[in-house]
Amino acid sequence: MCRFRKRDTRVHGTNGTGGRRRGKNGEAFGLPVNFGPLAYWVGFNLRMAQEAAFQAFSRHSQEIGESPGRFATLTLIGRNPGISQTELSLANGRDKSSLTPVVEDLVRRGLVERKRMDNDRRTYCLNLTPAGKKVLTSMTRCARRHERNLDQLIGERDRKKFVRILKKIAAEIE
Amino acid sequence: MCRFRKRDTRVHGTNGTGGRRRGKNGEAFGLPVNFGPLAYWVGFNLRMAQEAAFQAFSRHSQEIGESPGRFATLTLIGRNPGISQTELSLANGRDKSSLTPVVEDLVRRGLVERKRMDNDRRTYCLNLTPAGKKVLTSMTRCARRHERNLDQLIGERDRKKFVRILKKIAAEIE
DNA sequence: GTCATTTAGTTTGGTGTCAAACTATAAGCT
DNA sequence: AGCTTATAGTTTGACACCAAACTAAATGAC
Repeated sequence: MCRFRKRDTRVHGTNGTGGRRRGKNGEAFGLPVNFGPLAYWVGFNLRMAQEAAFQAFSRHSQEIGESPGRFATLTLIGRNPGISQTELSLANGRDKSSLTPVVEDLVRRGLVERKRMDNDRRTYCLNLTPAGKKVLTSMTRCARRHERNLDQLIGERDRKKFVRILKKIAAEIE
Repeated sequence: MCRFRKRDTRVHGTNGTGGRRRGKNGEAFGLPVNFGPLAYWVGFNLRMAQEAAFQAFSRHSQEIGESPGRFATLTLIGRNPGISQTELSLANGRDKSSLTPVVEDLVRRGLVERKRMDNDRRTYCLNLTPAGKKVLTSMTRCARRHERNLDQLIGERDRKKFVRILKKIAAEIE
């Protein structure tokens, strides 16, 4: 049974079955959450940071109505004209099947053009349209603001090393 | 049109419309993918690293048949007996609605017990059952192996700073 | 040439997630 | 007390993702 009551301000309680003290609004009170080993483990903190950065980017890029995932896709197409969907999905770290609806949408909206290769009718060639380039430019501006925020948080000095470690994890974990 | 052909070994080509050279198996060849600004931006690398670590953890924890998400949940309940679902979802960085099916499953499988609070019939109290504690112990062993891998990659020296930066991003990004 | 194998992309099915609407309890106000 | 507002958790609908099965095209072996 949970014996502890809200508003209980006693410091010691007969709390034999694991109740938690709470503030008057029910939020944690007196007992901050104990993260145990999660507090210093890389995996958990990686997830929390990624989630937070993702949310922040979403808020930023909302003004131009593009999701964060689309940004990497457009950038990669812009930087690698004629890239195939498989190459793209690999570079982007997503399964190729996830890319199908994304590319379809980008094509439908006139940001990307998709052609079959001359000599391999299975493969697509992806390229940005002029409209796609324009959208990418404005997204990039937006992303730069976001990155500047992160820079300020991390500090110019540590950033390089930080990114190097991230890359190492992405590349070398087995 | 995509003019470039497979097996084309010319170094210069009349490649006006953005084709890409390919190897005989269609994989990128000669032209490694250009990541543009993504190469050094924090957000993108954060995502790639997180994804890779997640996959690695999944492979590791497969042997005991628990998904990575469940691990943090069980740890947090174990470390905070009587925690409520809202506190838990907050600490775990997930929406409370995502927690409903997870907790249901853990209860159904006898790993977690869930009781209403005495004095607030809305709130649940979560606690590990003995079986839950046992599973958590074996998951923790498994996660420690995973963490040791990451440690080796990052190096004991940089790890502390690395985690500090991750925490900072999670906490302070606006 | 024919057949087996490989490859590029799509389809399908299942999972995990969020956000918004909802239910029930609780707290605050008069 | 009665009414309003806030809170804990669930439900629902949408979406992103993956993995496996699938289709069409290309390659390789014979």
